[in-house]
Amino acid sequence: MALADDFGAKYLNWSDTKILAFQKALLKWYDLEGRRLPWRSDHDPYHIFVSEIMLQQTQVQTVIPYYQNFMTVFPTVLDLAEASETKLLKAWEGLGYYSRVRNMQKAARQIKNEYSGNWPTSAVQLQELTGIGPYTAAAIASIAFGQPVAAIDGNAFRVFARLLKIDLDITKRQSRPVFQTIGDHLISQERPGDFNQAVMDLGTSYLTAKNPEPENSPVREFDESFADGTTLDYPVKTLKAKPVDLYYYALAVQSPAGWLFEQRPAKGMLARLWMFPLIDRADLDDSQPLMSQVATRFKEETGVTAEFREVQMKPVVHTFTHQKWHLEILVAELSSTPDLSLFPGQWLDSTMRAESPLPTVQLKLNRQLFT
DNA sequence: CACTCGTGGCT
DNA sequence: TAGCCAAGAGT
Repeated sequence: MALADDFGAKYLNWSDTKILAFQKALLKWYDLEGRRLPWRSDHDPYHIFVSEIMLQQTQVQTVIPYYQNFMTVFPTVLDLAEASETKLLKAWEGLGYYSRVRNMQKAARQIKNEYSGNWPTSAVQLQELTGIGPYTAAAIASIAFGQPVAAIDGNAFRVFARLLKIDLDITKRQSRPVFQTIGDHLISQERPGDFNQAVMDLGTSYLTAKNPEPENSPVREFDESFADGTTLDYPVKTLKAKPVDLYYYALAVQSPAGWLFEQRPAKGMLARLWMFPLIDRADLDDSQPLMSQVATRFKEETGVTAEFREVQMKPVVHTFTHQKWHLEILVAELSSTPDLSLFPGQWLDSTMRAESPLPTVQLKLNRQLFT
């Protein structure tokens, strides 16, 4: 059967017989060599959901311990819906892209309130839930509910681009429907979830981005870029911008009650996580004494009077996707504990610090100061 | 649509 | 090392 979509047909002209043979080869390999992973032990939609959100832009070996802990702390979707923000963010601490976990709770509350705790089973309905996009909706629908819809993630883009020599730039939004159409035509009707996971396992084994081994792939006979030695020409993607350098003072202020931490704003980087207050060095005037400018700005923000001094250590450097932070620590010690009613922050002792969700960059600062 | 949003591993 | 990459989604 030819592809109804003309654009997909340009790249996929396999016969039904060939498609079935491809599915058979891929699934045979998956049954023998597929990875055993914690979230593959059953088809519980909540398990699939949590693992898929964690796996967004994140490697499997990073996710495994977070997944295990998350299932202990929030065993069911109702536990997730009812969790406190602190406990929720703490379970995600260090995993990055923190909006994922807040969106996950919104979705859990939608399941609870709009679906009476029962998961919708179609990809279209699943994609209505906050934080669930086309990939994750397809993954849950196929793995948990057996719906034959292709889950197009980075692996699927790379695998299909190489197998079929698809020269579309996968970073362009217009390319997704083409890959979706092709994946939907290739997917096994009998085992759609296993098919999707097999494509991903293939993309992390023989058809990796770097150092692929297409000659050892279980579907090498179906691999059109391997046939002419152009594997590394696919997929086509445009380059990312490099992170911008930003220079901050990180203010480490100690009172008898503990160290001063600021809860970051609800939007933007590291939203609602706790950090030392930062001062952008670009906002300071180099021709004036820096420490007195820092004290003035700190007083304006917090209402607290403090005298800062530099500490002899290398700046803490931390790279995000779009920013590279260079943090120089300034220390101040207070003999009493000022009130913080004007400032979204708290004095945290070591116990409270351990309970508060901190981004990795703050954990680096902690290591400098508290060890 | 282009941009934002983290982190760790690898070369 | 600096850059690239990894089971994306929201705006």
